[in-house]
Amino acid sequence: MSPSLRQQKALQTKQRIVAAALDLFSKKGFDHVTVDEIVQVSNTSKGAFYVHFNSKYEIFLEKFKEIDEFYENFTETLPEEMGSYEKILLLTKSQMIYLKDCLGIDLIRTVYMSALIPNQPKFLSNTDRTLFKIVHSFVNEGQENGEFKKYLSSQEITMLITRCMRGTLYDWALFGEEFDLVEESQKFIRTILSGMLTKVDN
Amino acid sequence: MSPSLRQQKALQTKQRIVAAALDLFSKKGFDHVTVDEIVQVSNTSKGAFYVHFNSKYEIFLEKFKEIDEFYENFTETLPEEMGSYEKILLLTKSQMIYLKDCLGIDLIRTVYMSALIPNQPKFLSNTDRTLFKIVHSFVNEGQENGEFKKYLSSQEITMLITRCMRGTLYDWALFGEEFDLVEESQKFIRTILSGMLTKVDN
DNA sequence: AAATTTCACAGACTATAGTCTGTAATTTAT
DNA sequence: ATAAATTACAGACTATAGTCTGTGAAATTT
Repeated sequence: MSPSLRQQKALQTKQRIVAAALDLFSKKGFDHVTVDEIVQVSNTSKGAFYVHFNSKYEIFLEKFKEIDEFYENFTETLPEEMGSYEKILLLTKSQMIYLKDCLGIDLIRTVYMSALIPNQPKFLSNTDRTLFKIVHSFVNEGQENGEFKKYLSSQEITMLITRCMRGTLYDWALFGEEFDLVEESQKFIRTILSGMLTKVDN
Repeated sequence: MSPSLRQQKALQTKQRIVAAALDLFSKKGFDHVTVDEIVQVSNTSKGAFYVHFNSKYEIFLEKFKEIDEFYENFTETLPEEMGSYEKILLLTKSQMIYLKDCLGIDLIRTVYMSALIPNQPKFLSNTDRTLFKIVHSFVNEGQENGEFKKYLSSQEITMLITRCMRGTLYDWALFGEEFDLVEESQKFIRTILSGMLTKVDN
């Protein structure tokens, strides 16, 4: 059924909050924006804010969720004949470029920080689920066509690969802009994958 | 010169605070202990607390610093004839067992969280420096005796290995007790190292 | 259509990390 | 020995994330 009048209004309020918050975040940085400020600029209230979001961090996640769209677009534009190794490498590269240019280090830092706060809904694990599925399909493919070894299950390998991504992003958040996200991630993924390949390269 | 009366007193105060805090942390968990509480139990004051520590997180680091002792003890008890690959694997295993049993997930979670707070002194990068040196020496050794490839510099390889450790610890903090820290770290390190070995195993 | 229930929201209130200022004891300078 | 400077500390104060309660309009039930 179509949304009621009340639901429509609620959605508008939520969108006003998100718009105001993201605008303020981009202007002043996440840590220098207060909830009171967001509420004031968006002409709402604390009550409204915490009806729609469970924490100040959660609103930032709104932006982070866009990454799922990126993942879906990515898989569509992928040439079928490409090897699994190449696919994973390209996925990582595109992903990191996207995170760097479209979302930014401030957002990643906040996401990776807030993911460790107890009793917080597991954003990172959730949004990563799409990523997990994609990588998993590549790994499966690679194991079936003999490109990858089978000493670990496809689940385990996928976990290791996504852990490399998280590790790299954590280090980016830790070391800051001086850290070359794209290059470091490629180096890391290449190395871990080469330990999984049946054919020895170099 | 020997510490003045004033410095002695100050040190005693600091130790009282640390003792009270660690005791409370172990009883109630880091997040359920307030600074006011620590100050009250230790018979000190906010003023005293923030003279000795820059934040609530920093006091937790006091405990974390003990890990440097662990690293030093470890290298001493290491048989000289062991291969570099085995050394790194054993270091990782011992380290993870130590972190799990002696420091605990709550501390690691807090350390990894607070390391991402801006303008916070770089604890993690600092305390990791000892670890970095040790791993680096193993890597150098391994590259010189031909055990490891040289497509990356020893610095770069060391960075990747310690990144694996951080990544694993981050995932531990993220997924919680269900995550088998020791096993996962071994799986990860074995895989990344096997991508670096000159001799192919399995 | 009247009564009841629900719920989005407003804004006062609470909890707590961290700051600021004053003070008294100690140390240093004269 | 006296004066001046330093500093460890006490505790009031501030900033801010998050909670709680009341309200009125919309939805639902009778």
